[in-house]
Order: sequence, then structure tokens, then C-alpha cells
Amino acid sequence: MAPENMLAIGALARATGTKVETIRWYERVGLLPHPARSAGNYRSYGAAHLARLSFIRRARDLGFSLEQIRALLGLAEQRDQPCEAVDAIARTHLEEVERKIADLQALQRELASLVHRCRHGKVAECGIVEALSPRPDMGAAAG
Amino acid sequence: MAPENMLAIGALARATGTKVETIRWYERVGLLPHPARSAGNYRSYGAAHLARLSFIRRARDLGFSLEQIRALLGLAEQRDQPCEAVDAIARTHLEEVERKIADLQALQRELASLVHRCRHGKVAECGIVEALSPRPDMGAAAG
DNA sequence: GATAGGGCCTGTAGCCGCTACAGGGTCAAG
DNA sequence: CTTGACCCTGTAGCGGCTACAGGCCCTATC
Repeated sequence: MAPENMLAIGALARATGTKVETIRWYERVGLLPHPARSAGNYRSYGAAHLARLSFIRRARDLGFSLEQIRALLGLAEQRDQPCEAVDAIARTHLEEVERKIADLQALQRELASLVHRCRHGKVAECGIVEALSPRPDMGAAAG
Repeated sequence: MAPENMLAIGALARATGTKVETIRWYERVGLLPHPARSAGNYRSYGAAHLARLSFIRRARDLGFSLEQIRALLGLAEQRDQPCEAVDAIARTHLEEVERKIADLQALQRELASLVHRCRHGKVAECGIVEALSPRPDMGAAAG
């Protein structure tokens, strides 16, 4: 009955490097269409599913969100439309990655200077703890 | 009854740049001790809470997880212990940030090359979509 | 035919660190 | 006495999975 080129979920998982639960998750959230079912109610995937899941995996590896991927998949099907929107999603994501890098680099500098402050003595005189604790606020005093 | 230097949750929120809900959340997960309550069951915070929440905020701004902050707070109280463990947490976090930067930079290069592939024509010939789609796997063919 | 073991099914809860309600009570000013 | 800002509790949601529990199915072996 079932053609040879159909895949059970485990086989699809191995073929794409995705966990079985993740595949079911993608189905639940509508990224992967519901597959056909075997006599025993097993999911049965064909080449289209494999291609689509591979696309999703690649995009996830590149850090696109599921929402972005949903949009990309939709756009990829409009093959004679201009690809501006595709480009825009990719550029937006690239910019976000670049912003994150800049943020993390600022963090890295702060953390490096924090770590540098440790004088390897008691906690009481540890520059790290000092740097995290609020300053005694010299000058203004209550009461 | 309530001393002047006690703060309601909103005042503490303003003083530390934290949202009210976040303060309650920190209390729930045990990062902030339960404060005293006013006659009308309002939370009432003193200087110790202010200092502790400021510490938490700073550490959060530096990207420490709540678990790490919990550990840091615990260690910060053992003032005559060696500060090795404090240093270790900070170093671990710094290393993780550095790993994330490296990962994102690799991503950035991939995304830049992806974006570069767009030829601004139809989706059908878009290099971005091509790069995300599985290759036709020339050579091996089923059946 | 019985059984062992893998794989598959559904449904639900958990992770992190909040955030956002709903549906009330409290309090100070006018 | 009313307004309106503040506060309370409790619960659900975000993204993107992951990890169960408690079952069914399918194949291989005896």
C-alpha cells in the first residue's frame, strides 16, 4: 500500500537532523502540513515534506524565527512574484544579529573588566561583589 | 507606624528601574525575601531590599541568569570566605558570552552571504530561496 | 500463537524570565 | 463620598522546543 519513498516520522527525523517531537511541534504550529496517515495511524511523509522540513531546518540554523520562516515559506511559493519581501526578511534578520553582536560585545567588555577586578582574596574585598553592590551613596543621608 | 524610609512596591520599582510585576516575580522565585506588609497588605520594603534588588538588576544587566544571581547573592553574604566561587561564576559567564559572540559572528557571515545572493528579480530565481531550499540531489534517484 | 522490543500515538507539563491580564481591595485627595 | 491611582492574588501567555506518561502498532523471534 504505502509507497517505498514514504517516510515514517523517525526516518524523516534522521533524514533532516530534527527530533521527532520537533517535527510534531512544527505540524502543530502549522509550519508543516498534516501528513497522510498509514493504516496504523502513523504519519507518512513524502518528498514535499522532506523538502519543506529541510528548508525549515536550514532557516532555523540561520537563526530565523518560526514566524519569519512561515513568511519565507509563503513567499517561496509565489515563484513569479518579486523577491523583495524575501530579501527584506533576510536583511532584517541580519541587522538583528548584528545588533545582538554589538550588544554582546559591550557586555563582554563590561564582564572582562568585572572579572579583572577580582583580587582573589575574601569576598568582603572582592571587586566583583563591590561592582555589583549599590554604592553607599555618599552625600545624601536619610534622617 | 510605617517608617518614612520604607518603600511601596511602585516606589521600589521606580528606584531600581524594575517593573512591579518583575519584583513580585523575584519574590516568588525566592530571589527577594518576602517583605513586611502594611496594614492594608501592601508590601513594604526597606534599605536591604533596595540594595538586594539593585544587585539583582545590575547582574541581570550583565546577563547573569537568575540561578547565577542566586548563587552570587549567597556567596556575597559569606564575606570572609574566599571569592574564588564568585570569580568562577563571572568567568563562566564571560566565556559563554564570548562563545555566543563567536556563534553570532559565524551566523552574520552566513547571513551576509545569503543576502548578497539576492538578485532582486522573481522569487523563482532568488538566491536566498535557492540557498534555503534543499539541492535537487543530482545523481542518486529513487525508483 | 505468544512475546519482546522498538517505534509510534496523544496529551500535558516544564524550561527561562518575565509580561499581561482579570477581578478585586486600599488609600489619599478633592 | 467619589474618583482614580495604587496595590493585591492568581492565572495564562510568549518562543521554541523538550520530556514525560500511558498507551497502541509492527516486526522478529521462538
